[in-house]
Amino acid sequence: MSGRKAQAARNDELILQAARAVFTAEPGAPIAAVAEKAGVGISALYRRYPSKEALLQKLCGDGLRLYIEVSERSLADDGDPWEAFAGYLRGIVDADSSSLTIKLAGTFTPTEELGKLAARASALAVEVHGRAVAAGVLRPDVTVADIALLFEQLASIKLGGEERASQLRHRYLTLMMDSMRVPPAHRDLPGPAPQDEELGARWVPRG
Amino acid sequence: MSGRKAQAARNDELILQAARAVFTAEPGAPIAAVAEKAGVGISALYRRYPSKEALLQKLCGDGLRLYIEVSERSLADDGDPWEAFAGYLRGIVDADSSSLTIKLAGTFTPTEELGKLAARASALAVEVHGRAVAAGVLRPDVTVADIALLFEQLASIKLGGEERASQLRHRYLTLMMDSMRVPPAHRDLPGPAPQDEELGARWVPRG
DNA sequence: GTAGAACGGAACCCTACGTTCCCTTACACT
DNA sequence: AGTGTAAGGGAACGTAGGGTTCCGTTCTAC
Repeated sequence: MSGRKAQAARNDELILQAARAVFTAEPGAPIAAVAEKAGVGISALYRRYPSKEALLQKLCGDGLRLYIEVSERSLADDGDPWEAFAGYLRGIVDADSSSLTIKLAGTFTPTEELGKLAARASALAVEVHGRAVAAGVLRPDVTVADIALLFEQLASIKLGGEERASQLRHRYLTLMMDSMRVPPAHRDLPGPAPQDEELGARWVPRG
Repeated sequence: MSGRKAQAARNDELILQAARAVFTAEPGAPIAAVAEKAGVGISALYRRYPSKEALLQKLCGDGLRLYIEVSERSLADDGDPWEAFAGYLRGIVDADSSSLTIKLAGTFTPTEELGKLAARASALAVEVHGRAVAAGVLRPDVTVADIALLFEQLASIKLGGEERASQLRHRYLTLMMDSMRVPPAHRDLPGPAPQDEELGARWVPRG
């Protein structure tokens, strides 16, 4: 495989990465922004996906599959119950799962396949949660649905670049874990707290 | 004061309330949505504010003044240090301060007056935070900026109606407080956890 | 009865964005 | 070399959304 074919295969990946980055940052972003970020023209997108909606469905499906994978990995973990649960939490946050599923899901008509994936993901979440509670490492008044909303809150953090945002998400995930874990305790928070300049940046109009 | 004048005065208030409700729920909402929610025509808006931007600046200023008021009330509280701090947190969450300031601030060019209000609000936040740390009721590795970001995360919760969203914000604020307070402990979470139907609703396209 | 403030809402205009189309490029095969 | 074809770039098109303006109407005050 060489030349043109190779470029096409490379673009497949470039476009998906760009789309993931752009739409997780801004679910309503124009499709031209994806093309620009990927460094390709509009037609390179339309050659692969018949419409914007199709691209979003692809991203959403990938996000769900990633979610499922992380959950299954946690369930397969036979070590310390809290670490298995914490790994799950960290994995979902890293996958930016909420951004890729719920945020996007509201912007297009759902597919049957997506429905099935979502059902499976949901069932796995219940199982992961149930295990943690049963093992006595997670306070029982925090439900599965609570965890889902916590993920959404973490996904709402948008500060600085992608890297910095991820760092901060883990900082606050750690903080939240301090309030969920049995027994209760304070652990060190990772990553530096936000600085004044970082917060001040939000007062200037976006653009 | 009667008749037309009375209606005008009533509309002043109606429009502000509607604008607050609409723009906190959706910072990019069209101005027509505000008019509709207020039950008035477009021209009733434009009689009072020369542009959408002017209305947003007004809302932002009001939000900052509310923030300042809540902060000052907390500083004036001479009772239990933790309760003073907790009252501050609950007050800011109730005021939906993040939605009215930071979310909106990114959508227009800031005023000098807004800058001064923001500076004052920021100084007060430092003071409230400093007091809590000095009193030994707040873990010291949680900074003022951390608190600001926690407010933003809580503001991102949008589920069901206004009422329900507020209830859930307090639920997760309580959870967060469990991880901030010295000494660490788990307290009862207020409000029912999200139900499956509530979460499922986000998979249908908005509209 | 009339002047004028306050309104409602249609009309206007412009921007943004999804999609299409046409032309160019580069590789494969003869 | 020459040509058919897949792949890409990006301008052009059509449309929808939304901020602003404008005109006709209503209601109050005098």
